[in-house]
Formats: sequence, structure tokens, C-alpha cells
Amino acid sequence: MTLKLKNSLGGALEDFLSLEPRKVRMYHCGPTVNQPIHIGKFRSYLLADVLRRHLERSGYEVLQVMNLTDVGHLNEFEEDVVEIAAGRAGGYAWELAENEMRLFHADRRALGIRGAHEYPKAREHVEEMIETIRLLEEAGATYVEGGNLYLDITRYEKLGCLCGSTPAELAELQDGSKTTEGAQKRNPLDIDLWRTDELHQMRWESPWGSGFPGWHVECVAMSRKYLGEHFDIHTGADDNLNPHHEFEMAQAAVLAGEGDEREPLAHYWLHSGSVSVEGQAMSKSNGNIVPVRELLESGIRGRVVRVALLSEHYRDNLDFGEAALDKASEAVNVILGFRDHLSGQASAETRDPGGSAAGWITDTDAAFTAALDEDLDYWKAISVVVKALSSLEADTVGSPAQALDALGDWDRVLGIL
RNA sequence: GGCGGCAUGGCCAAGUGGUAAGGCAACGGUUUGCAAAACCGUCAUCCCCGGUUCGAAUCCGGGUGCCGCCUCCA
Repeated sequence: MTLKLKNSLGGALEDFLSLEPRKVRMYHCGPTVNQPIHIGKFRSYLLADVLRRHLERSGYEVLQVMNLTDVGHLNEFEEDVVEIAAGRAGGYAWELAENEMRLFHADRRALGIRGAHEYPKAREHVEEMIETIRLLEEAGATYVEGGNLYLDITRYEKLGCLCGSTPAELAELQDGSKTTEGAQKRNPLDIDLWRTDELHQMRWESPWGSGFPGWHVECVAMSRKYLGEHFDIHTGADDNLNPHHEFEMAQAAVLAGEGDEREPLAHYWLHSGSVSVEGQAMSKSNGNIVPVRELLESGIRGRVVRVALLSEHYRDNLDFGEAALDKASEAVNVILGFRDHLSGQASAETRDPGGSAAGWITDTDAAFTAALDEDLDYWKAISVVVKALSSLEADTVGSPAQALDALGDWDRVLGIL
């Protein structure tokens, strides 16, 4: 059985084939560290976490990189969101960023998300970004306007291939939205590469003046540094898809040049679906954004939040609320209860190394792995285990030690114990 | 307009080619001083049309309906 993944690039369910045998390199769009990280973002990090765990359990060696954006993420007024948040708190941008990063990792651990191999911070990779921008400039794809450097988007004809639109359609959408941004651009879809700003708290010298890098170039530069020009999987939340991932691809395509037949950046692109809260879309404007920290502080166990955020296939919309938490709580209780119940018996058990596993273990294991291989259907995988455990009777468990070993093995992916 | 998802009894919902799980509700009954609870029982051919097949809720084509996203926000 091989892993199948729904690739946002092309939209088909594809057999996963790594670039190098038994090795997977993947990049995940991480948080902008201006505020507590909410459940929508963490849902996409959980997708990355479970994907990594499943790949490793399937025998792959995984290299996982997630960026942390601490500079260059602008709001609709063209203000740096980290700097704005720091200003409100009466401090400096880098101080706020460092603190939020620390809290992000605390939240992350509470949800049982394993640490990526690298968490590159944007502000520590400006040199690489400048180098990336230089290469784009050498390709003749940039221009300066109003002191800022932009990428001419018309250099990438396939813009929209991820979200299934044409450049013209994207331009139309763009027209109806933002007002201030892009006033100086020749084309509203042109990408910010470098912004000059003498007053920006975090600024660097560059061939284009003192300032800071554009948001979209950051991921390109950092993924190139740690994963190379072409890697296996790129994930993010679905709102990263347009424009962020489209823009990443555009830059990568220009860098690769016309001779490169490979897809820009990654072979597979995965996107997690949106999260609603008690039936209402979670958004700034609805005022119902739920930070994970808030949930943890209210006493909800991290593992329950984890499972609640896994309680729907990753591409489906997830409604987070009482129902999801109850469902998750029940699943966690069944699994922990089973472990606690058996751990006493297992220690007293005389090991029988030659004994074959009970039938329910092999059946459950097959269904568990099959669910994960089918486009990482982790909720189905969890359900398979929970159903199996809750339907066992004392005399059908078989060897307690073997049952615990099996549960431990499944938990390499679930991360609940 | 584009992209994606979903359509199974009153409601929720399992089910990925072989006579449609389960839960809630409802209805009938047993028990009970009445009621509740508990227990027993009853309750669907799977949105429509066409195709593939010995056989489809399950596969393919077309249609209809609903939802999400495409804007801050992930």
C-alpha cells in the first residue's frame, strides 16, 4: 500500500513518490509571530505533524522545516504587523517576536506537535533573501518603483495554477479588494521583493536601499537554504494558497528558468481547510478567533485540543466547538483509559516472545495504516483505533503487552499518549 | 465567475461492487399507583437521468440542490 495525497497542484489524488528513495524533504508555512497562534494555524501545523509522523512510521527519513515570520508581514495599511503589535505593547518588534515564538513552541508542545528540524526566523535570513532577490533581478524580472523593488508577475504565465485560476481572473479579484496596497505597482499582482523604509525597526542595508524584505520572498529564500530548490512537499493552510503560495511558485519559476521542467519548489502541495467556531466562520471581522493558548488556559487538555483539531479530514472544513471537543475528549479518554487499564496487567505478564498478535491487532493495524495512506485520513485512523479499543472484552484483548505495544505504535502517528 | 466538498429513513450518521450498521426522535408493547427510567418490537432501496456490470448507495457521464473558500484572518 502506498501513500496517496491530494495534490493542490493539479487537484488529483496522486501516489506519493519521494524525490530521493526513502527520504522526504518538506516545508510548512509557519506563523507570523505578532499574536497568540489560533486554532486555524495550528490545524495546518497538525497536518504537517501527522504527515511527518506517518511518513516516518512508513519508513521515510523526513527533513521538516517551518518558517517563523517576524518581519515583512504587512497589514492592509502597509504596516508591519509585528511592529504594530510591539508598539501597542510598548516594546520593540524583535522582543515581541521572540516572546511569541517562545509561546508558540509552548503551545506546540502542549498539542504534542513534534519539533521540526529547523524553524528559520525571517530576520535571521535576510542575507539569503537579498541573494534570492538578486537572482530574480539578474533574471530581468524586477523593477523599482517608488523606492521599492517588485517582481513583474507577467514573467510567470502559469500564475493561478495552484488555486485553479488564470492570471486574468486573479487580477479581477485583486481589483475588487485591496485599495491602498499596490498603488505603486505597475500591475496589482506584482510581488513585493524589497521595501525601503528608513524608519522600520528591523531594517537592513541592501542594493536597493535600507529596508526590509517582502513577505513572499522569505519562504522562497528559506526553503531554498534548508531544502534546496526543489523538494517533496509544501504545506500550509488554504488561505496561504492564494496569493502566498502562488507568489512563491512565481518566484521559484523565474529562478528556475525556462529550461527547468519540474514544478516550482515542491512536487506536492497540501492545504488544510478552514476552521469555523460553533458554526460561524472564524475571522478577525467576526471577532471569534480562538487562540490555542486560551483553550489551554481554560483547562482543556492539550491532547484534547489536538484531537479536536484532527477530528475532520484535513481538507474538509472543521467546526470547532463543544461537539468537536466532546468527540475528542471521548477518544482521548478511551485511549488513555485502555493504556492505564492494561499497563498494570502487562507488567505482571510473562512475556511470550513467540506469541502471534491477537486478530484484532492485525485487523486494526491494517485499517489504521490504510486510512492514513488514503490522503492522510487521520480522523478515520483515530476512529478505527477508538472503535477497536472500546469494543474489546477482557477475554478478547489477548496479551496485554502486545496490545500496549500496538497502541504505542499507532501513537507514533497519533501523538496522544 | 473560479476552485473544492457534500447529497443515505424526522434528525445525526456508517458504508469505496454482492441482499442498507448504529445513535437520537417517533410509534406499538412489557413493567409501573400515574409518570419517568429500563427492556422488547416497528420504521429507508440510498437527490434525478443515463451508462458500465451477473449485480451499484458504492464506478463513469450529465443534471439538480446545498455548503465552504476565492476579503482582514490560516
